[in-house]
Amino acid sequence: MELDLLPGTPISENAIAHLEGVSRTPVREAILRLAEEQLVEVVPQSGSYVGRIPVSALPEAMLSRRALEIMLVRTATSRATPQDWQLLDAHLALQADVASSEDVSRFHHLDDEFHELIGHIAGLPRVWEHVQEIKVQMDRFRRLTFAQAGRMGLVVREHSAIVEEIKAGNLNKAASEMATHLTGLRSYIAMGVAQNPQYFIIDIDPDNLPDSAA
Amino acid sequence: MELDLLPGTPISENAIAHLEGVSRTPVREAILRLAEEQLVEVVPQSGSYVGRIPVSALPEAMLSRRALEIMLVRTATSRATPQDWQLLDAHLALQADVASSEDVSRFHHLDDEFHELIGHIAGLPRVWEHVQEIKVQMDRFRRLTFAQAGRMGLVVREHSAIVEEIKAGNLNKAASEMATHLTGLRSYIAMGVAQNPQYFIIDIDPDNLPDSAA
DNA sequence: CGCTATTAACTGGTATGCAAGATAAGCTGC
DNA sequence: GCAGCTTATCTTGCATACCAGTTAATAGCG
Repeated sequence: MELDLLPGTPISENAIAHLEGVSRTPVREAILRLAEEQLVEVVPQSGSYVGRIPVSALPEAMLSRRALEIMLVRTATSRATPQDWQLLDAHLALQADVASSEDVSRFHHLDDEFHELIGHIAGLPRVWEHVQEIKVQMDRFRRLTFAQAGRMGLVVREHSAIVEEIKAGNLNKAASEMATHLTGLRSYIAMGVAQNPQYFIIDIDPDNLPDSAA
Repeated sequence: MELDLLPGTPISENAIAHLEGVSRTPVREAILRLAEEQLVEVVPQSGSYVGRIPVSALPEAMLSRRALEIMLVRTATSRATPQDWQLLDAHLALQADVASSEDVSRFHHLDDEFHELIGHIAGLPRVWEHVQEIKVQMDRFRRLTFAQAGRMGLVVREHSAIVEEIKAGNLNKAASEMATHLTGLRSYIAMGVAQNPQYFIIDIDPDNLPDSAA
């Protein structure tokens, strides 16, 4: 998930088993779980490899995530109590702190946590769990091709705008701020794939990606 | 998934292995996959059981599904060609046919297929795959407690209304018809749980279910 | 008769060995 | 020097054996 291992890198059940001091069985079970999320590709009688990113998963994940998180932020807005506002503000402060420290990995974790908090406030924590599954390949793509300077500051500002609308109780504006926050990336896909085609499963035309009417 | 085995029924890896004439290993791998979707509960050193339905999954699945399918039907409406309209009409005719034959199981399959077709027309087939994962527990609940007479006819009429709006190219009306189609069930949860509490994991209060602001 | 302690028969978790197929290197024949 | 075949060594998939913990029935004791 964190792209420490590039897509296509061979994975050996035996090697991991020896490294961890266990047998192949639990290693194998773990790899099979990863294979279900397409994080690992298993080729029978040949080998297992760090999964390439299925291009078709990227636009679909973006659209699904946006639809779900808009629903979440609307619900959270209508349910949030002043205590929740406090939690959100405190989290924003933490985000700003880490953003200025330039710790990208830790910031990414906080970013997830912020969205999780909204799901929690909405009273729908399982929905965020699903969003996380959906966005795995998106996150891998981002790590692979996308290291925009000053991005963390922008994210914090967009999060702040969302929190403002939650506190104002304005469902529609909260939703549109979330939509703004979760739009983008799409235009980078074709470029990213063209630069490193070996890291992708090109199951759709990267120059003609599906779009939504939402 | 089809509730042939009621929640709580013990499952024996050994028994299945002998029945199928294979060893425990492949059986075990299958059970672990089912356990990830909470279709099986595995209790270490004790036993495995057909999964009880987590009550918290039901309202969240309904809301997620609705958000995603509204996005799908809007997209499908804006992309559908006259050939797609033909496919939809043909499918509706098939549905009407099976509905009159009272074959509930086959109709349920056709119902899924109709929604899958919309996802396909939208150019977002993976989203439907995710919806299917999300709605597993909802479907189990329906099979367990919900056998409303004349329901199939109603479903066909709602599907027809959706198709009409797709053909008319009216995104908003198509979306609201879909929303209507996917609303409900919520009010039956508390009753279903009260009648057969042993079939559920009561991880939230069934009399105070979360709602959305969508 | 009732309660407790013991034990025997399960369970899933793990380790290991073997089989079948894929792969790549090396050898043979030309 | 090169093409083609052979073979050695990988891989994953499956079968099997064993371990540790849970459970429930049973035997023994008060």
